[in-house]
Amino acid sequence: MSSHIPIGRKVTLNDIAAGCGVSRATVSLVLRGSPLVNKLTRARVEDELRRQGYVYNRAAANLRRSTSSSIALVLNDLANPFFAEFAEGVDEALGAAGFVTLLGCTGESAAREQAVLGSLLEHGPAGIILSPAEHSEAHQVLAVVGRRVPLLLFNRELDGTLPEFAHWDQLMLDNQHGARLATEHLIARGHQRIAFFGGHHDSSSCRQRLAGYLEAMRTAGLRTEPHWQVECAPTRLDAAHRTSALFDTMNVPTAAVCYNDAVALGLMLGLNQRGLRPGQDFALTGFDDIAEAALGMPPLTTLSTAPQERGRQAAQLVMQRLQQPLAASQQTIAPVQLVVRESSCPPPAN
Amino acid sequence: MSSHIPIGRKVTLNDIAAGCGVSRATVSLVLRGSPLVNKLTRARVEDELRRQGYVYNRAAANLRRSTSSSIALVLNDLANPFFAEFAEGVDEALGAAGFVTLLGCTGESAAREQAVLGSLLEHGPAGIILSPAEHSEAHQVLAVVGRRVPLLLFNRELDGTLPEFAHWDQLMLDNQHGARLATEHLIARGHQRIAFFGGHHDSSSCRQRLAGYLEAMRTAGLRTEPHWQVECAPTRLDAAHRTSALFDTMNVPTAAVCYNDAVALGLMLGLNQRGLRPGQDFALTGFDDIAEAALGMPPLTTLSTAPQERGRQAAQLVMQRLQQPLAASQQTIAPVQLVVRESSCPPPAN
DNA sequence: CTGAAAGCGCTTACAG
DNA sequence: CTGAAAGCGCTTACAG
Repeated sequence: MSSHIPIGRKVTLNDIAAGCGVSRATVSLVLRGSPLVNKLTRARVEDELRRQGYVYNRAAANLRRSTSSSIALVLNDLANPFFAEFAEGVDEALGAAGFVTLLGCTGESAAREQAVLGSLLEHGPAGIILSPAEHSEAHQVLAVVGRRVPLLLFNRELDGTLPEFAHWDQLMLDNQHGARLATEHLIARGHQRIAFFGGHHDSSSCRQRLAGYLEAMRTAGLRTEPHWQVECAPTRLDAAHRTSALFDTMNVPTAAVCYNDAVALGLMLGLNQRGLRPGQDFALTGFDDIAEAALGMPPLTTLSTAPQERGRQAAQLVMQRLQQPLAASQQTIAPVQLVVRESSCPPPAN
Repeated sequence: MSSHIPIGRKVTLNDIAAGCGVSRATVSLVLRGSPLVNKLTRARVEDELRRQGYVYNRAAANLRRSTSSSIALVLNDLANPFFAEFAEGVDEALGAAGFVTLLGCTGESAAREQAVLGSLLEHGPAGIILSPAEHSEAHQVLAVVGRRVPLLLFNRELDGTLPEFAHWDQLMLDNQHGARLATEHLIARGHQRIAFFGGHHDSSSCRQRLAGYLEAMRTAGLRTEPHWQVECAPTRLDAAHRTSALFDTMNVPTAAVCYNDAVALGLMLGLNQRGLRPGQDFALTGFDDIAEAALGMPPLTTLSTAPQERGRQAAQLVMQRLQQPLAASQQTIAPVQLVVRESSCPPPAN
């Protein structure tokens, strides 16, 4: 077998065609599983493909066919388990459908988001899944993304969304409802002085959760104090630092609805540092149900958002949009579910 | 300004050229910043690019130039913060150098790893960063990846590595040294009965850490019991479940060197469930220094591997390899550093 | 059932 | 300083 495997460059359809005496076109048909080609020809070509170690050049095919086989995934922060699990779900569903994930991280910077989107777009993704950085503005995103490639907004809205952007699909969590459930749960346990802890109020998800909390308090006829609304970055560390804001005044709360699990876990740490036992001396709830929530000490009552499942869902939604580019834009609100664990104890009997 | 912005398809170099009365070649030169083109021509072209909202088609350029601007990143499990932080570091460094990250997750399955590598390769990455799934075999990986595209092995070795694969670069952690440091630290604190907890002994990183533990014990003249070596999946949950294996026999240990932080945090949970206070009744150490380690209760003594920094380093190493495809393969061992926190208490005075 | 030819969007010598 | 032409690796009507 005098082999003619080109070395120093990739093997192409030409090499295969030459290798078994057919035309490029025939090899292409074999690759694409066309029924037109003769069984024996097919077998000969397939042998040759294996023998030369041919690897399909999908970029070339995409260029010719004006198609794309990638989807861009743009996230703030993979170090946040919520996004990491989401990304895993996206990649899983995209991979199963033959798409590849183009990853980009923005680190919560709208400027980096612009740069990342611009760079990913040059690679011609069929669609984009974007979880916007804080302060990311609709017109900026539109300016760089344009209207050609479909975008799915996940988790947060953009600043200054205008009606003309209605063609962007959205996958959001039912933030307000979730926070209301958590608050109602604490109220049912007997708490009256309940704080809303963490997050920045200029993020839409935070505002929605805050609204759910306020709604539940109002409905139950409970007052809320301004100093019970403590803002902080949505990270464990900052939450731990800000814990004192809850206790440095009169009228100390007995419980807190936290913006998310990261913040709740940070608050637990802050409580411990003050000699308070979370789940015994102070009740709290999270949001997201990241893997650590169930394993906290104590386990954290929270709202399950099933981030990995949301990732799969997001992938389905963009792929669906590719089929129907002109259909009306879709706003999906993913349900959330209260998961009661030990952290949401009754108030201490003082 | 009678604009001729093509609608329904992307705008190409042709559109720009036609739009301002120059040739495609000139537009291309402008895009690539060539000094050859006249200032006024350049300005006219740049205006037109903006006006029509041109976006560069990097895939077409790559095809023509036989170059690539993507790197594949193949990981087990983004839900593990160690890998998530690593991925963030990789994407950051690649992005800064103008590469895009092609993501693929294997879920610790060698079969999925094959499929993922195959699919990513069709997109023509310039290089691959692979953290192998358990039981991933060298010859399998070679079969799908071939010798054309450079591969960087991160974190784990492949099964059955042969000398001919020596051309694959490696970035490993100093596992043995790290585990030895942790063990010596516990010994210095006064422990004599020390367990090695978690991980699967058929993963190279686990074997290396185990070796470091055994070395330190032997050097200190301490015995080790077989039942002090407890295997479990490298997850929090499984570690919590396996905790009892440490206590269900005679000669119970007073401390454990854990395979990694996830396992250590799981063990803390298991200890709590048995009424033992980690960091007071039982000492333990982790490995990785993921973000949660410092925020555990108690904070976890561990080995800092700086996963995000490792990610940047991995990106640098592949990009370096692209410059020098023929240079001898490089084995990089990243240093690890003991970070002492409260979890590694002295043994309880009984 | 198979081949010759055109073209996807770009780059790059080569003339002029 | 600018343009005409060839070609990267593939696909797809169109003939035969």
